[in-house]
Amino acid sequence: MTLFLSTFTNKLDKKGRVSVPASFRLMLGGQTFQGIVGFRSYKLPTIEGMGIDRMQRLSESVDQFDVFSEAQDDLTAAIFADAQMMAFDGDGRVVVPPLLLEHAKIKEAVAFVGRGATFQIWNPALFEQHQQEARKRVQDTKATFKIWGNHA
Amino acid sequence: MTLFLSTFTNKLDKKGRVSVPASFRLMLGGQTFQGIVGFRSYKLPTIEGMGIDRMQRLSESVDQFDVFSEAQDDLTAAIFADAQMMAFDGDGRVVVPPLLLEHAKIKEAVAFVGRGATFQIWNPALFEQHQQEARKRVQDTKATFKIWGNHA
DNA sequence: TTTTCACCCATGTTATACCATAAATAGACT
DNA sequence: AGTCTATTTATGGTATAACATGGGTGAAAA
Repeated sequence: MTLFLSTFTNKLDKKGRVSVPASFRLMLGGQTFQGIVGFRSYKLPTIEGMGIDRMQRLSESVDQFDVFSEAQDDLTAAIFADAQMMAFDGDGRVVVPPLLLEHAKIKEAVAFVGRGATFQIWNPALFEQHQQEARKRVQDTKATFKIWGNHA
Repeated sequence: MTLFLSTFTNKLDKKGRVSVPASFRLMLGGQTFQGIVGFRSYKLPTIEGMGIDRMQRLSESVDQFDVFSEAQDDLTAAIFADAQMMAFDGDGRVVVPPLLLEHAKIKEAVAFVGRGATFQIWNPALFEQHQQEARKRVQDTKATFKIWGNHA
């Protein structure tokens, strides 16, 4: 089971390292690549993060577009070409490349934000703001949805 | 089977711990994460509570929206980013993080309110009030609904 | 040679696993 | 029916281990 929950804020040290929250690491335990994969969100000033397994599924999902179509080319460029692999060190930390840090405007504090099957990496202040707006939109639109699966 | 029934009121100690009602714990017995998951209701001053299994199904259900869409982003921000995992200690207690306590205006008494597949965590006084209003609305609208499944 | 990066060890803080007590419930035996 | 006992549940406190964070060292790359 892979389920990223909650929001954790950690510090970026001088070497550009940051601890990945222990609970996130636990979720990625069984995967082939011991680390995380991140790429620049094309809608928000944040880094989309996930395990290598979900990147694999994302790759398969892109096949719903015609091969060599413009849509397929654009999507793969934005996602796979842009993606960075960040391996854990012995203590569960990763080095975040400058390209990603700049896009998310991250200076010293780093917020790991759980989003279910994936997570995001934010500048904490920017996320705080985004979070409030999102909650407000959900409230205003009275968003609801049906839950799937067997009624366990 | 997971079915949360009735209302139980317990005390919050100085460390922010509270006993989860035994009958609720029983329902969560078989789940992979031994504890509860809670997030701020975006409609009411209460904490939405459930087991990790239901969160997992919630995550799968949210995938019915396009990935990276605004609707998906808002919902996951309000639910998964906000969620807190609260593990049982050896005696079936959990610590409730300050963020959640503030939202639900909980000081010392904590009401666990069964809602079928999920439950809520209330300030007992506020719940009493909300309960009366809810019952009144049901009376006025004479709400009815159809039951699903085999007639066990 | 210089720089970068992976790996290793040290430390303070905080959370959580553990232990002890008290209250309440249920059961058994008189 | 009443009382005693055993078991479950709730509550309070303490010690230990996990985690985040900082620094250092050697190997590989530029």
